[in-house]
Amino acid sequence: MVRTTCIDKSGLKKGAWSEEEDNKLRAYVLRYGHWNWQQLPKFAGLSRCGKSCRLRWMNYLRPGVKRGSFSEEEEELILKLHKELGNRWSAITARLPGRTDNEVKNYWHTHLRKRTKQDSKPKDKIEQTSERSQPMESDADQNKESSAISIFHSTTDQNRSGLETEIAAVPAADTNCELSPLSCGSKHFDGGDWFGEDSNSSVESLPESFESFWSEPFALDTSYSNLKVINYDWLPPVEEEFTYPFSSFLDEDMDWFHELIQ
DNA sequence: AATCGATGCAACCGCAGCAAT
DNA sequence: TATTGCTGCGGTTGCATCGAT
Repeated sequence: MVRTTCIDKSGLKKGAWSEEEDNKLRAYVLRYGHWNWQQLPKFAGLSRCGKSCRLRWMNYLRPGVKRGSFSEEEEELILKLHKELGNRWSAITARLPGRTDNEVKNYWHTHLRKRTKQDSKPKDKIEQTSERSQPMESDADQNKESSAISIFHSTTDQNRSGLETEIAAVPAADTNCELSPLSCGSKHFDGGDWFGEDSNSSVESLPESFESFWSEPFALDTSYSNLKVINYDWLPPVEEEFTYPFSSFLDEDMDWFHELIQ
């Protein structure tokens, strides 16, 4: 099911992630946040490109990511939102706490698209051929979808955000925005439910470190520590595994910092 | 038991948008 | 204003697994 691991021309690994790589990435991001995805793998000791690391983190390692099959409620919500938003998976995913855009997109293509096609056709015309053998959707489907997209894209950014707000008939949950003080810009944070049902959803309930979110750009990323799923026991000691990206600036008179990150 | 097509999903790729310079 | 670098998004691909024959 996964791509076999290989090494490309530039010496970077591609394909399936090993458990060791997962642990390295998880530990690094939890400790330092993702200050720069392009540089991160170098400091985290990973032979991966930044994009690959980002994707792995966003889709699998990020705390709060929900695995497993979709509930009926989730299915209905995806269908409803897809009808309204088209293939804007990130916008759809924002209303599905714990789900990733990749997961929703895959689920749509493998399960729900068939359903919408069946629903929109008379029963005697339900197609028997496989989806795979017909990669392109019918013109009608494509037109329907592209019109929804074009309406959305024809709006200005400001109007678009308003449109998104209006469309959001269910409580917003910005699951794309990881709770990282190093990376989560204000434009993403909406004060909603960050981690779905298992978390407290108010801003007040966020960990103490969140308050210094903006004033301490390089602060230790402890924001995930409010999650039960995180077990810090296996986190490697800082100096053993990682290079802190700004360590060159911190060589002298920075004992306070080294104490902080212990 | 072996083969082969269908399926599901993790991962990759290219592009657009945005911010910094 | 133009350029550059980074991030995020959506489309697509590759491959393991499943199920039918």
